[in-house]
Amino acid sequence: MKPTLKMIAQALGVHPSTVSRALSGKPGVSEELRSRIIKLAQEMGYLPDSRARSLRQGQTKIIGIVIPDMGNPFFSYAFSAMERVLFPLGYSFFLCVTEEDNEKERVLLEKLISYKVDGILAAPVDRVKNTKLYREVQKRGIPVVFFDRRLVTIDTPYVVIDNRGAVTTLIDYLWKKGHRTLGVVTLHKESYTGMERFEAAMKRAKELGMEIKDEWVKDGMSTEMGAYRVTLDLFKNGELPSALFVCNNVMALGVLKALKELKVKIPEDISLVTFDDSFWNQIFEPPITCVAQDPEQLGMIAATMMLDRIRYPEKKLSGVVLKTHFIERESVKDLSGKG
Amino acid sequence: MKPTLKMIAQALGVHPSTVSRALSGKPGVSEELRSRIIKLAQEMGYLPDSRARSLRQGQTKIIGIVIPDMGNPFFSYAFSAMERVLFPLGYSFFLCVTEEDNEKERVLLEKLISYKVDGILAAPVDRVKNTKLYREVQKRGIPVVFFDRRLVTIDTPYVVIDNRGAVTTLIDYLWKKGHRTLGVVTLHKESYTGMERFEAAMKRAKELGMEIKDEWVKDGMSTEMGAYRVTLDLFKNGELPSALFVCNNVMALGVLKALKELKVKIPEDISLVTFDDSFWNQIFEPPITCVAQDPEQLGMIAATMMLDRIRYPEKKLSGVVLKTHFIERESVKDLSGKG
DNA sequence: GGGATGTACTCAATCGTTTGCGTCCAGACC
DNA sequence: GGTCTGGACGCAAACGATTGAGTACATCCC
Repeated sequence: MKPTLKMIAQALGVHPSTVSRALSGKPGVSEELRSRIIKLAQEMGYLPDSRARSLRQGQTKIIGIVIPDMGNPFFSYAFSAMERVLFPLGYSFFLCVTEEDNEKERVLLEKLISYKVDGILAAPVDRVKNTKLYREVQKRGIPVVFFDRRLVTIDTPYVVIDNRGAVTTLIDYLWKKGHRTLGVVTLHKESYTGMERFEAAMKRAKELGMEIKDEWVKDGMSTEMGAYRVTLDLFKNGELPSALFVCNNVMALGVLKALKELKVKIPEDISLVTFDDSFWNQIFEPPITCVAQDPEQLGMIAATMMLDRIRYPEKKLSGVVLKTHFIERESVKDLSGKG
Repeated sequence: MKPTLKMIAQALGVHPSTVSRALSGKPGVSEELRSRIIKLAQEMGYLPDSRARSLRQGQTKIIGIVIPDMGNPFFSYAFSAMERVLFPLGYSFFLCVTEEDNEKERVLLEKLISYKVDGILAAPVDRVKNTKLYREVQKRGIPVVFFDRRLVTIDTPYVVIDNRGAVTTLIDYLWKKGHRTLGVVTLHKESYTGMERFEAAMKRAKELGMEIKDEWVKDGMSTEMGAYRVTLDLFKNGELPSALFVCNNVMALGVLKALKELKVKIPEDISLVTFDDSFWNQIFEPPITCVAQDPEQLGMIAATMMLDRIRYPEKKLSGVVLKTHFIERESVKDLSGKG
């Protein structure tokens, strides 16, 4: 039924430890017996119990992945890249979706501790809130690498993108095109990325003298539907900005849907720039100007750093900041008159 | 460092078994001692070792999820729905991405066996190939529920959609609109959904007398890029069908990108219908006519069936086939002359 | 023949829980 | 006082693997 070492051992009249050594290629077993053991194990469909093995060996070959949202292809791609690095080395994955909920993140991390994962790759919900929790994880000797988002209070390797630089590029571009008023559809402001992108936009706009009225700043909740709703809201007001900055890819979909329903034309009636370049950005009419980041690169680097952390726990690793690239398309109207 | 039952027990001068009973709310511990134990466990940050516990108790509270592709939001949403059902009951998730690779599926399933998951929710790669493997899983007492795709050779509960019905609806619609020639961008033909959708299209077209030339049938490999490439290919030929049926949502993106680059107008130059309704279908210009399935419903039902299987292993469960609904939008030109 | 060397294998502890059973002791009852 | 009951706790055996230490035996060399 569920073959164990002991069963194989009994069948051959040897000791379980011999079977173990035979199957894991360790010395101390005659070649003749070894091959008989291997053959029988095959026939019986023996697969070792990873729990028992890891209990003894002290490593599970499981990596915990903590992401805020499953619906965002950004995280899917990041995960795929991690998997591409770690799977060939024998790792499996515990997937934890926090849904931007600090409490759920706590429960999930406690599970990861309970199951004794070998490492945690996390895009944490809040930029500070679960500090104690992540410290606890580290105290238990589980390496943590942050990706996309990080806890600013925790000293552990991370790989994020240059959110501020990217946003500054976008705002400067809008400014150059003659835009003097701006609306923003934000992510959860408590998240690292949400905060960085929003603050950078506010800061740069202020420096340039570009106006961002409070009622033009809308919390899109990082989702299609959230962005859709607040965009409809935005257009209920009389006065409107000349351009809109949408803080991620899935919210862009929501905004586009709302604009379509409202029969607002891009870029004639309003200009649009977004963070992230998803496949749909280029096929939408007009194609959307944006700053692109590469989730696969992000995931690959994060996974590699994790391996390093596992293999050389003592080695100090610094954080990595990836540059984005700006992609000019056709969603911004030129108001500068120099066009 | 990593508090165990034994450490708590020693600190209080009691036996580990008493601590275990105290913490898991079992009788046989005085209230006074129990509260002291709980307090100390809290302070020490004790979290039980799930491996050891499950080794003893015979259940891991882990569910294995097997999906072919991470990049497809369909599976993301299905997973989210499953999570919504199972997480509150204390389950965690092992995520396995097969990438349409039978061999990888084998490795992954063996891991799931090794880690002794309590159940497996799978959208298998091939409709027959890993039959032996899935049987092996079942023989080991691990319940399996198929979703979206199934192994036709295995008798276990499944929840799929009515692919044939949906495709027939689409083809009939095209026929009614006067289309007499059709191209198809297919999924992996060996997968359950790939086979069902393709065969249904061929069958219905034949019944109606609609022409599908071999060179109009292109394998899109279930991905954006695959569909993008074969669409470019398609248009290298002289003769073209009047309509195109794209077998899933992400391939639709690839097709749209190719058509855009080729400056082929929809529906003027070619008509388009797709399987799946993703967010972008409605905001694209023109919005895309399609058959929609609800991945969340699919995931929810599959997860619920899994719970049933776990709780009542003897109970016979039958398969579930979900109906799709047809959404008429503006991507099909009316050639019927009846306007 | 005796001592050294090495090979092939067994023994038993261990990882951290859970849990059936045994023991001890206090209190109740006749 | 003796017996019975039951609560509170300890003991030890599991679960299924791994692994250091120990044993038995053949071989080799002088």
